[in-house]
Amino acid sequence: MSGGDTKAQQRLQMADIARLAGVSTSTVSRALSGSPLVNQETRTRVIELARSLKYSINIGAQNLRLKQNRTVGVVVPYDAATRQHLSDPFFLGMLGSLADALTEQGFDMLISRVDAETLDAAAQSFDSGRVIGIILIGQWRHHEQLNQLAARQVPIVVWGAQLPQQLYCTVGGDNVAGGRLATEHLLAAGRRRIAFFGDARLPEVAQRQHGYVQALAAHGLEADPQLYVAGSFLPQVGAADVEELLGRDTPFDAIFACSDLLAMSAISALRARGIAVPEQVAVVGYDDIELASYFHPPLTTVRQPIRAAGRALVASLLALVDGAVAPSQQLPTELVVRASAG
Amino acid sequence: MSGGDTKAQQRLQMADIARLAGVSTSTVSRALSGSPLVNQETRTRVIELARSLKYSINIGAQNLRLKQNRTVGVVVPYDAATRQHLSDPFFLGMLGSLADALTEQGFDMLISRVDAETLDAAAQSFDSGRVIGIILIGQWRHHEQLNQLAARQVPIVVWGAQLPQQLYCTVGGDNVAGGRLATEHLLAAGRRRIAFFGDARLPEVAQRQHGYVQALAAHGLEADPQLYVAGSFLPQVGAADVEELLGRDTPFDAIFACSDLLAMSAISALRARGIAVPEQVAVVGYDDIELASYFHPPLTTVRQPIRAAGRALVASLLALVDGAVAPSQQLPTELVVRASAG
DNA sequence: CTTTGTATTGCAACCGATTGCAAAAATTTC
DNA sequence: GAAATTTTTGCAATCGGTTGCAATACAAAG
Repeated sequence: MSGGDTKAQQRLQMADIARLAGVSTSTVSRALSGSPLVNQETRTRVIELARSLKYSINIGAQNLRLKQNRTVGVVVPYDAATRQHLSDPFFLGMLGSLADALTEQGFDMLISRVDAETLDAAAQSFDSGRVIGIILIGQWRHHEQLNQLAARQVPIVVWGAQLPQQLYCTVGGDNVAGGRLATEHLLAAGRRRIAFFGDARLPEVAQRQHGYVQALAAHGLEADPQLYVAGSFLPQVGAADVEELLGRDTPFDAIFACSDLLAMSAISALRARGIAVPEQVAVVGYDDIELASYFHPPLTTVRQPIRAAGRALVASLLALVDGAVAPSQQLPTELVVRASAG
Repeated sequence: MSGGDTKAQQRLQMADIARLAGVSTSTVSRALSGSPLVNQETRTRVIELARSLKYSINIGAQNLRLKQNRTVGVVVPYDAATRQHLSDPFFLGMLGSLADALTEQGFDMLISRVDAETLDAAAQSFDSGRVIGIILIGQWRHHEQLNQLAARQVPIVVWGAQLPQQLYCTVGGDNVAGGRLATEHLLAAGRRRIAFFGDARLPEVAQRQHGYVQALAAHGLEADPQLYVAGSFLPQVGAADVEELLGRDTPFDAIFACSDLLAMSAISALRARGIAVPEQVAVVGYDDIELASYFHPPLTTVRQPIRAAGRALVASLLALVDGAVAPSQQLPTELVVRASAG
């Protein structure tokens, strides 16, 4: 059952073409690869025959013989505890962007989902020669495991934050600057009680929080722990976060949410409570997903350069595969001002 | 450069394990596959050794020898003319759902993007033995090409509408019912001038339009061609569509948009014009993407059962691969009533 | 101590392609 | 027309595994 074995209907192979063309497989191989070693006339005849029969060289066999491979693994860890599925629009958008970037370079993309707790399983597709390297979306809290992979010489590039003592290559947005930009914008709008929504145990979020604290400090303010709410990237957490915050009876006039999804769900919850955005509470999101501009109010947010990210991740990985060093890099982030923050 | 060739640092292979364990590769092979033909003690020794060295069998070679494969191709056609990127949240969500369904069944997922005009290129990964079958997301207007692929015995399952004289297997929502549900809801709310947003050249949209016409007819109404606006699935087309419609000077009190993205962008444009939703114009979307519920007003929409869809697509494909017949199927759709349609 | 049976192991062919090297065919030269 | 080249082709080994079959080791039976 659904084994995936080849059934009786055998696929066409080079020997078949050779027989039909009355030559040896060597000649077919040469003809199809355009070698000058084969007679012009024979070559076109073989190529024509192959085309008309829709024959296509078996890539597996070819890769084995040539010891080559043009497949890149893209791994999206999932949190087994929460059974979270692949649904955050930003991550999905990144997948799309990677697909574009890899296609552009003539590489195939093998997607796998692995339990975030056993991240080294991600390397399996590399160890087994399936892929030449791995792009991991979602650093989570697995810095250690990632370091071990890198130490094992697994070519891996991670979308996430750059951390001290890091052996692996990361590509990420400038989270500190992003956090600062968002916070400064809210401060400039006269807000002073700015809540921070996001799980600071995640490195990227921690850096954004760092920027948030910096911006506050620049205005002589201190971050109030009462205004920190550690939701997660789960959907609907924004709503829960709003409830939590309201329950604390701490006044607040703004929210800096660490993802647009969080921001949107928070705004939705605020509205349900009759709290006006941005009049009573200003909100800034993060990511600038496509739908952010259609939202009401249109979402002010920190843009992550998603297309550049895809290209940068791919470029770094290919460099690593070629044995070069791929320094971690931070892509510039930019504040997109719309209406949700006044 | 960035060729993807294996560099000097050669990977570990079975012969190495054999040498280190002092046995032949036959024994290693048997030990790792848990064959009872090998001595208990030897087996554990070999397995331990392999584990400690993080050796992993080369899947390419194994597949070649065993003539098996556990990779499924997922193809997302793109429109070369518009250079549209992979960005519609619904399609991306489908990708996520497929990733989950395939992982669940122990299959890998190879993503490729192909030009919608040369769809048969999609079969290349099958012809070359790369994948055992193909799941295609986005039927577009390529019924003919898909039929040809199916006639060539390429195992392929398409997310889309079921059409007459169709040789390939489709899995899709019940678009006619979906269109009817949406329209009936608007009619029940007292709307009579219901605009239809969507490119009816696409089979799925045509069927939704069919349901729309049916519902109108049931109320003794006829579809006014002036109320049909054929945008595309491109983002921001919703806004363009609204302008187009307003320019026609035809009164309208509702919009049935063929995707949530379209609906959201249309609502956004209406709001910019000072037109209240749902008071002046009621809007119903399609898909029920995750963000639909956070939107303002929360979007009334027709839900596409995306998780069931992923599972159904995978199940049908595996059936096809096993040589069974996979009848096309329509998944039930359901109206999700929120606030955007009154 | 030989015979028979059973448990382990290794040899070698094969999966579908590529390629160095030698053989065959075609062409040129003398 | 034979020899020397130059083209064109095919043989056979190889990539990293798997497996039928024969060979070996060991234990039990006679």
